[in-house]
Amino acid sequence: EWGISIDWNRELATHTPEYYRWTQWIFLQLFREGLAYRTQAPVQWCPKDATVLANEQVVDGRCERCGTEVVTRNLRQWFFRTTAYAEQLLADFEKLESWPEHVITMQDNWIGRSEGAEVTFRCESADLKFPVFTTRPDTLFGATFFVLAPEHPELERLVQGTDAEEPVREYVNSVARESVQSRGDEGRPKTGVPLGRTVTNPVNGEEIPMFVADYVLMDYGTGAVMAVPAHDERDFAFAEAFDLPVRRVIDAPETDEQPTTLPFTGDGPMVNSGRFDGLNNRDAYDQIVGWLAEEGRGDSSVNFRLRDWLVSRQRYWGAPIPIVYCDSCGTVPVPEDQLPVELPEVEDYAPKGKSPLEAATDWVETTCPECGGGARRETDTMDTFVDSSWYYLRYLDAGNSEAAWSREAVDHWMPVDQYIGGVEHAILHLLYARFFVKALADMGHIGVVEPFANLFTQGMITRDGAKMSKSKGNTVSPAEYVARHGADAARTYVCFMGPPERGGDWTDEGVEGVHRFLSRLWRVSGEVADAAGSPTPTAGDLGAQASGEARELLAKAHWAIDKATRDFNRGFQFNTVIAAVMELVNEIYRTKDVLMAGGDDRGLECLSFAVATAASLIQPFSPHLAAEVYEQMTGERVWESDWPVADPEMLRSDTVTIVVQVNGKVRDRIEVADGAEKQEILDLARAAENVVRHLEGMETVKEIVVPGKLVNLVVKPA
RNA sequence: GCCCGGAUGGCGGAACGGUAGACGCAGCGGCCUUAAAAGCCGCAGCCCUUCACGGGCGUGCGGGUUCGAAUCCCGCUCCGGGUACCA
Repeated sequence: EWGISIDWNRELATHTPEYYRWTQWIFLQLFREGLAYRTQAPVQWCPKDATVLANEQVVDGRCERCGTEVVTRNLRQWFFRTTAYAEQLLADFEKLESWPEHVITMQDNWIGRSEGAEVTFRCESADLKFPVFTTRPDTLFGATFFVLAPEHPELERLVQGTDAEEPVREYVNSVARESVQSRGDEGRPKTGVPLGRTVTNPVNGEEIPMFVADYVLMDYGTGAVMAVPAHDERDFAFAEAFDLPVRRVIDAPETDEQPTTLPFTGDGPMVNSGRFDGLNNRDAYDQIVGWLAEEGRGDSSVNFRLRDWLVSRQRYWGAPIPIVYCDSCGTVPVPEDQLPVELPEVEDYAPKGKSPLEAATDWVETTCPECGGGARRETDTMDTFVDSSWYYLRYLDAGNSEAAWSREAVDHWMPVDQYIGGVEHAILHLLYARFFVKALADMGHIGVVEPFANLFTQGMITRDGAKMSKSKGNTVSPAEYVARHGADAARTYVCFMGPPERGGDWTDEGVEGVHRFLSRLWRVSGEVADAAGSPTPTAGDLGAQASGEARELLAKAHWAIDKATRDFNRGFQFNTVIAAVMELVNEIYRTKDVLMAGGDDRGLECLSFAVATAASLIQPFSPHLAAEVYEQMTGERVWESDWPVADPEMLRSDTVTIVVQVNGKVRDRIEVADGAEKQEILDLARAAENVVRHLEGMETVKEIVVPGKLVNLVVKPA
């Protein structure tokens, strides 16, 4: 009774073993390819949910699910190597047929590709090399100090047994206690501690002092930066705070009249840079990189902001990671024929800082598939975004118990022609799904590299201007409206609210208005059916025979067909389609009494045709009503009938209204025969009553005639 | 800060260089009715003038291009979204 068609043969639920068996299978494929790996790393931890999170699930330093501020922890976790596909994820945007530009932009920014160079600085006293990534190798001569992230692995070795050991340890600890959010505050004062060591600047042999500071992040680049205070905001702020030298190496361009203040991040001629002095910094960039490469001290390099996807979760719900740890064999994948690794029963599902699965000791303790000795299962589960990263592939072959999908089904159906969802998935689900498809394609399991050819991001339906939520008590239940006004009215209203990408605010009056419109159609259908006696399919060439009101109504019906057809082909702007049908129904009401009373049976046929047309056009939104009305009019089933086609003859009319402007202002309207000569139109235009008034005492400078549309007379005082 | 969007009546929105405000909601008036509901018909951007005809102003602000701009260009304002010590 909702008018929704669903193929229940393809039903799936990602939490069932029948489904997650294949999620685990995919994990094993990724593991085999080195695309799933386990490592110790600083990760984002939500204290409330007591689990780690992926980068994409941290929003403004807070947990995407519960809003709690996340903290950093150093843990051994499983990752998917999304960064292996960074370049391809960017390159394949061009393979997409139609994705909203802003979604592509968001992914583009998230992946964050930057070109630059990797340059190695040496610390002679500790015999260590420190590569840095920089987008500004042209400023190398301006490096006056060197900074490591507090999490940098070599930090300990650098300060051990030195005077700096104690202050550095204290600093690192204090940074570790800070929330990810407060550390990210850009305006906060720069802090750090000197290491009492120096590194050698490879371009000029200069010894520059080393620091540890929290403005350097371990998870971008190499966790170390060369600091060029004259040409970088952050380095400048640090240099000011610690009274470090600032050396300008790029002058203001000659065209700049005002002397630039430091830090200066623009382009200009090089200074204080040895043999590169005088060159434009853009040219120097290439030369310096080339020179470093020759000397073996650096090379051009590309860096991404994108991080690998942390998929371990310390939650109960999720597919268990199909791995066992054996003392003698190490990390062992569960053999595919032993899948699924089913979730064990546990009493306590609550988050507790470690996986709830650990409580199921019988399940944890297992035997190693390789040596048969004692082993322990991995107790973390996978992020549920893993499940949703491939469900569209499972839909193709949902009942398959032999494989995740058959290659045949994938080749037949993929990619998804039209994918619809909210923008909130722009860099979560949509990025993960793209990664999955690329990885699976490279392994030969599927033949497409992009999952979704066309993407449409719909807006949100709000209530009283606010996002619906149970806590606010402003939710709208479709069932309630379906019960009150019917599924037809509820659906038609949603489509009539406005462009779907923008969303809209739900109002009861709006639904009632649409209900009123549908009732009007239904009522007139009954009237026409009574008048006609029996339903009759349209016969003969109505257009050639009808005249007067009947012909006008017929013309309106064909106009509506044309308008609806064009608008449907334009995308998802259903509101204008519905508006066109409303116009047609209004015209039916305007003419119906004359046409039914006239005794002219062509008139009644035209009326019947118009009503049937309205039913056809509204069918996508109101299938039930459309079916009833259409059958009353024609005796046929609307869902078996073809989409109506507008008769081009009926889209033309004998006369057209032409707007007459004088100096661009509308002054009158004239009726002229369709296809009238330009001179004839001009003569009529000049003769129009209100135009005459405005031409008085004027001489014509120019005459613009747009056939079928308007005339513009450009005049000036004579 | 940077990158995207957006701004049109009381409201949701139409109009993708050519009649601004289609269609609908809310509003007002009329008809029908003993009455109400429902329904039907009509009015409706703002201002001036009017019996009427008419006129001026109007698509966030300021410029520009054009015979003609909500629409194209330049410069802003405000709102929404994304992202951010990313080297």
